[in-house]
Amino acid sequence: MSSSADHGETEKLIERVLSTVEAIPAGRVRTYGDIAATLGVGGPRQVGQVMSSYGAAVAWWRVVRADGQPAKGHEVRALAKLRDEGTPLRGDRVDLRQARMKPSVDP
DNA sequence: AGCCTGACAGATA
DNA sequence: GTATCTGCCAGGC
Repeated sequence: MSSSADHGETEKLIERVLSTVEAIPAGRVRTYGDIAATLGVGGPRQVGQVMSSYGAAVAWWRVVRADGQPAKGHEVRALAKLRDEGTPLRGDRVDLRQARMKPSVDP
């Protein structure tokens, strides 16, 4: 199944990304690349694209870049939330040493 | 059809 | 430690 006429593929990805973000517990974060790798689709940019359009429905502040810095244009807002949830921060960056959630094995 | 942009990542200087 | 370039993937013009 699924050959041409795939009109639900993108929507599926959106729900998958949002679901993964929702699975992140407070005080913990995941990077765009890790989420993309866990989903096994596209890349970190696709995750960011979904977040930019539908991320408002989930805890977008728990998704940060590989260097621990929150999304561009949302650093302040994200840091406020992360700090409020007790996320281990290191200046204006997240301490991925502790906050980074390990990828779940599922395949 | 081609070109640019983007809530990214990794490598190099 | 920061600054810059290239690479990857998809969408918009």
